[in-house]
Amino acid sequence: MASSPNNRSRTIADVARRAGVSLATVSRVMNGNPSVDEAMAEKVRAAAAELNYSASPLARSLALGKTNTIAVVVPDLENPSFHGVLRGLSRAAARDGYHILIADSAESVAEEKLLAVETRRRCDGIVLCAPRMAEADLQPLLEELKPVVLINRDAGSVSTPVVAADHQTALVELIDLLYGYGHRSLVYLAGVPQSASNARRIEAIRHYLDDHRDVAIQILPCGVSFACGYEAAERVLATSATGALAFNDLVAMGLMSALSERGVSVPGHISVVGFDDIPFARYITPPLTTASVPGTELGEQSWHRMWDLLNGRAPGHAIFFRPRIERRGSTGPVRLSEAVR
Amino acid sequence: MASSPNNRSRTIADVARRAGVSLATVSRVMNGNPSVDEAMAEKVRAAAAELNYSASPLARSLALGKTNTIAVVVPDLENPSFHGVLRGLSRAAARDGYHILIADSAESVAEEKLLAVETRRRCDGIVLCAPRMAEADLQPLLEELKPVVLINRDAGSVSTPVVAADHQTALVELIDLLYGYGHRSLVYLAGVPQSASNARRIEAIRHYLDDHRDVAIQILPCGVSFACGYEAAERVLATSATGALAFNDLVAMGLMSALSERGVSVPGHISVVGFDDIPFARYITPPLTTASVPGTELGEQSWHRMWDLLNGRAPGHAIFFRPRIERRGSTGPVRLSEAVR
DNA sequence: ATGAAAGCGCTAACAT
DNA sequence: ATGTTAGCGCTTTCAT
Repeated sequence: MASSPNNRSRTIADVARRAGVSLATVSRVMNGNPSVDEAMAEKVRAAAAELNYSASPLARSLALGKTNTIAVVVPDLENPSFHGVLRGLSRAAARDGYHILIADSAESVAEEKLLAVETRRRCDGIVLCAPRMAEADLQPLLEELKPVVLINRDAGSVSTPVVAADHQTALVELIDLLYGYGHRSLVYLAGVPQSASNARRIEAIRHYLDDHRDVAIQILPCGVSFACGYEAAERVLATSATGALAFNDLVAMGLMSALSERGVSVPGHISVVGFDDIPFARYITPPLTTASVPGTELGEQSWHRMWDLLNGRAPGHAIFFRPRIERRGSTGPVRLSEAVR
Repeated sequence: MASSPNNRSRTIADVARRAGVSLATVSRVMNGNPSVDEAMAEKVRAAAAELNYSASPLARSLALGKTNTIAVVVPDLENPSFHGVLRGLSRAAARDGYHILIADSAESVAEEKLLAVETRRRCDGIVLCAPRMAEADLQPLLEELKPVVLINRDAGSVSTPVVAADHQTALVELIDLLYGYGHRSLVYLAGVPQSASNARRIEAIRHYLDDHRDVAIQILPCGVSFACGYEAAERVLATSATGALAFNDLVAMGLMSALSERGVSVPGHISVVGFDDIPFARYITPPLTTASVPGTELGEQSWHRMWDLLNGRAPGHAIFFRPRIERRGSTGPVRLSEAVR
């Protein structure tokens, strides 16, 4: 049952020899070049089949100058926010015969750039998923990485396609939802400071405050993980807020977990909203009110933008998905006793 | 701000020319070969730096016969069970300078083999994460894919390292837990029939039944997703079971969701246990009793096994992680009224 | 229609 | 210590 004695895989030369033709002819046949006599082509195909030959992707890549592979950089492979994106991207790319290289930057802003540049060299293009780096660093990097697609982050230039969720609008809608419940004092548990989507949301908050002088929203530095949300509970309770806006569902769930341990009722004492609508948001207790971001579609569209770029088409317009607000059990009317405190 | 006029990246020849040395010397310097005069080496490094040169991974791969990349095949990128594995694998591999190619087989048993073979050609080795294919198909495939590491599935041969969770033992412990609560009539919501880990668990159930004549465990065909668990609720309720063992946490959560909609109390009316301990298992209501599988460690160990293989070392012994039983709120004593029904 | 040969960018014998 | 050269496996002019 062992494999053939000589384990090295067959080369085009083996096939050529066996079929009694030149390398070029084999190459032509394998690539479906019609300028080959059908009889001879058949001979070549037979030889290839007998030898179980298939061309080395590596050698082809070198000769053709393309790898049929793209890379995607994410801050953390285990963060559920990225799973949908990854799946959508990977399946869409696969349909076009492309492969996916993944790079996990381990949330390290410092390594992100190096990782991207290094990974980029092994493929034809790169998808950056919500990079943490500063705007000033991003610009030159995008130039260097081309073709590149940006997910959930604005590119300064039009030459980089963007596929993103409309965080601002969704956040405003979430605030409105709380406002409708009577909440006037809120906290926002911010993501990492470098995060672009975080910046956009803070901007949205500022605008909201300008338009609603009866509302107060305190910004609390936090993070993107469950643990961050958990640890923020103390500080949230120290405020007079009756509603908390978490950077994402993970943070919201961490917060709710800590609140629950302290016997603080949600939404009785405080309402909590998340962001993303990760698969389990609806199954926790109480089910999490959140803004549903279509991760799989983000991934698919990212591929389509990349595909356009790879085929020399002009970068398409930025695509924004409007998240859908999922009103669930973690939000409710402000209690009178709370409202007046 | 545009990049250099000629956008093609620099080659070793550019550096050689600039430094006034031969290609070989540049290659030696770039690879840290000590047999180069320090002064000349410095000149080369300077030239390389000025040209912002770095070697083409593609060309190196072809010349060296290795890509510094391994692939991992998973049935579904969005299934949380695999996230820990992916992260552990990817980070561990990165520490050794290796890259990860991911392939999502979209749960298709038919495509799995082809996908693996095709992907394998682009890298140095492959990690198969719980392949669904039949044992008979797996054997020849493993031979063809070498080097290969198998996660959560036994290889027939010793030449393929295995890194897995000990599903049998854990399942028995879960059953014991329910038994201790007085449950005697159970259902097992089975995974896909082809699944090896499913087969092992059914085996474990048979043994358990042999040893405990007072227990009945009915096996219900189900699947691996939330939706499968959800749809199984009806059938579960149609049995007289007071406890349900789900193939994984997703299935358990789907089941619990459907039960909750029907007003069936967990664990009051029926106890439910999952498997894997995905991050949110503890945050649903009631928190899910489950067997905690250390995904990240599975991933890390898979890399270590692969690393050994890549370095010509003999395949290490199979590694089994004993899952830890997490007793949470979804399990409880059988109600007297239920016990006698 | 087919073949010979020159790349693709790099490494590693083999000279010197 | 350095340079020359022949690969790695494939594609693609350019001849014929």
